[in-house]
Amino acid sequence: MSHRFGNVSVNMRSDLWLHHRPLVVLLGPTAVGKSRIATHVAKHFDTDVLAADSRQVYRGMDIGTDKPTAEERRRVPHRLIDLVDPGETFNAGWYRRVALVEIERLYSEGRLPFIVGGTGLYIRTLVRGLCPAPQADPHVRAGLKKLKDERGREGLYAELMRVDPETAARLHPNDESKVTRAIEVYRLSGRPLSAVQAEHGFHETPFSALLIGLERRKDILYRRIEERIDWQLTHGMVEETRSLLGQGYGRELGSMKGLGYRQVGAYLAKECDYDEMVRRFKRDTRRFAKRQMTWFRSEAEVKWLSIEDNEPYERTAERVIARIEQFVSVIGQRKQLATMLHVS
RNA sequence: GCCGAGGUAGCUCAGUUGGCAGAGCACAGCCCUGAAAAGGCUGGUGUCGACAGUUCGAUUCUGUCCCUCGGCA
Repeated sequence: MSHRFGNVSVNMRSDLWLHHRPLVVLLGPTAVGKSRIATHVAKHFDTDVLAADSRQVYRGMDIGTDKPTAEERRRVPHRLIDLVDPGETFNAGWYRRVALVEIERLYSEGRLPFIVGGTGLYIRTLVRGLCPAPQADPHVRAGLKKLKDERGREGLYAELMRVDPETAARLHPNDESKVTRAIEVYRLSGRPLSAVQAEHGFHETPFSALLIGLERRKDILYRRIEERIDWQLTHGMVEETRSLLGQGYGRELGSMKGLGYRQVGAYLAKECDYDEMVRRFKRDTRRFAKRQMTWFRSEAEVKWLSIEDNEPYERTAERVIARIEQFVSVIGQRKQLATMLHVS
């Protein structure tokens, strides 16, 4: 596989990686077809798939998160999957930390880090960094929950206006989770989140990143979403949810609020009938895909590849590979030029 | 053919004692720095079935017609 990196020699690779830190990201909305294409691409570059997926990190949530199959994992190692139990907390900060370890490992092996996923924030923490605010703290959150219960959203928002008027101005009073987080940062660090963010500004560029976005016509994507959900429901989605609930993972957990588990959970609690559950599952997933596209469109540097409806996934994979080879080649030429200048 | 009921937003329907047409759902647009498959914000010109009449003014009242769904033939 070493000869695949354009005109970059094997000997240079490790050195090249360390200097230029190339990072390839394959992103796109749910059900666009990332996983299958990614396995193909990763195989080609003899590298691993590093997932950027906030749901596949949970052990035991397999069908509902559309995890890669055993066969796919045998062909290509998939990392950043199955990291925690559904009852444990996981967030963007944790993701970044563990992802960086995997990325460094690949560099040390002279391989190309290849991120694949649809969690926009997680991808951003790699490509542009994360501001050095303190981690989430359960005690502080419990205190803020109490404040909210006693004085409502207005009370919570009033507290934010007191400690961080700038962030308050940016957030809607109803956006409880973000209001809570902003107050939490202030309580833990003594500094308003707005100040920490202003310093950071998402300006870190730790990697030479290539972002490739996969997109499809909206009606086709929506059809694929529905087909996938039908498949999940006939392949154990309900049983998987029942089993998780049976293990004590309640519906209030963040992990259980994910798509599918939330709707099936409501069905199992007899809050709606089966057909209504399916309807909500599909609807909410469509809405999610739409939000993902809104997020990704604002990532200016994404190179979009539009997938035709009847395009075989091998063909798409080839197009992705071509993009990556071009990217690696450009970096290689830059490196060679730098070496020449240095020598002469 | 006759007798009912109905035709208002993509869908289901409400409503206007005649005065700029409104809900739910669906959908669309957007925001996002440790919950991100989460959380939050915003969005309604639609020949009120068609034509005519009454009226200052008709989606609303009257008439005729068309269409849909029941029932009877």
